[in-house]
Amino acid sequence: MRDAFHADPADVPLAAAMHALSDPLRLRIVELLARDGETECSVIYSALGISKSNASHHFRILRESGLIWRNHQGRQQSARLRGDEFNTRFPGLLDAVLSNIEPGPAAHRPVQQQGVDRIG
Amino acid sequence: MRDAFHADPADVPLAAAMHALSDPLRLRIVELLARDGETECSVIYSALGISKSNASHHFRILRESGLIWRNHQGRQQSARLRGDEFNTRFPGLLDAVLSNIEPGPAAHRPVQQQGVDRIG
DNA sequence: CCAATGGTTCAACGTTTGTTGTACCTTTGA
DNA sequence: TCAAAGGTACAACAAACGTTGAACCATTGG
Repeated sequence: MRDAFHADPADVPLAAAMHALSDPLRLRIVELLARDGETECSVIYSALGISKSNASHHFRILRESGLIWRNHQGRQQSARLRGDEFNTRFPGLLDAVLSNIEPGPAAHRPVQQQGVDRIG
Repeated sequence: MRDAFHADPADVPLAAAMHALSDPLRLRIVELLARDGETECSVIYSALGISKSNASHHFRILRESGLIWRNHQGRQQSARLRGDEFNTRFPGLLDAVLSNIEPGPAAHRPVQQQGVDRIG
């Protein structure tokens, strides 16, 4: 599998970052990653009940806005929020968004706390 | 002129607010209003070099996301940021966005400071 | 080698978006 | 009363978006 393109958050315009965070599905992905940390992609799209190709599409947008990083071990892939880097580029933005996401249905793991600092 | 629809910020979903703030032109409008306070619409669209109908379109999106308020005195209209109300609905979001807008060309008035508290 | 698994890529689609121009409405000023 | 000014509403269009399904690629396990 070829290495996917990951944008450097430093190169991302604010409007592009806002757009990446303006879709309900992508907000849920970001919320999930913020809560659970690095997560397998299959877990995410089965938790959200969307097709693989649709998930792949949204993952790409999130990668291209510098919001997530994906690495693959074998045929499995996992995603994580690039909290620190995104926060360096847009101070306070991700925290503001995360703390304003209306909580989705039934967390799979106990909710601990919100915020970016925890994510690395 | 009929009264224009203004959304109650309390009714605006996060994704809609993010979308309203994901367009470069709308970001410049918000930036301008945050810097200069209440401003006549004609000033805004001539400052941005866009057509009246296009400006009207973007103003409507900003109204419908609870971001701006428009009032008309005579045949002139002016817009202002609904900073406090938007901030109540989405704490920290507008501040985070404003402090991350890359400064536009040549401010018409001296830049004082950024932030929402000042806007009322 | 073969089949199954986890994701990507592509074409296709319907919808939404941003932009322009024109017609229109309302208020002011002569 | 009439014309001009400030904005809105509408139709039109190209571009982008979200979604789906099918084909494809890479990796693992038998």
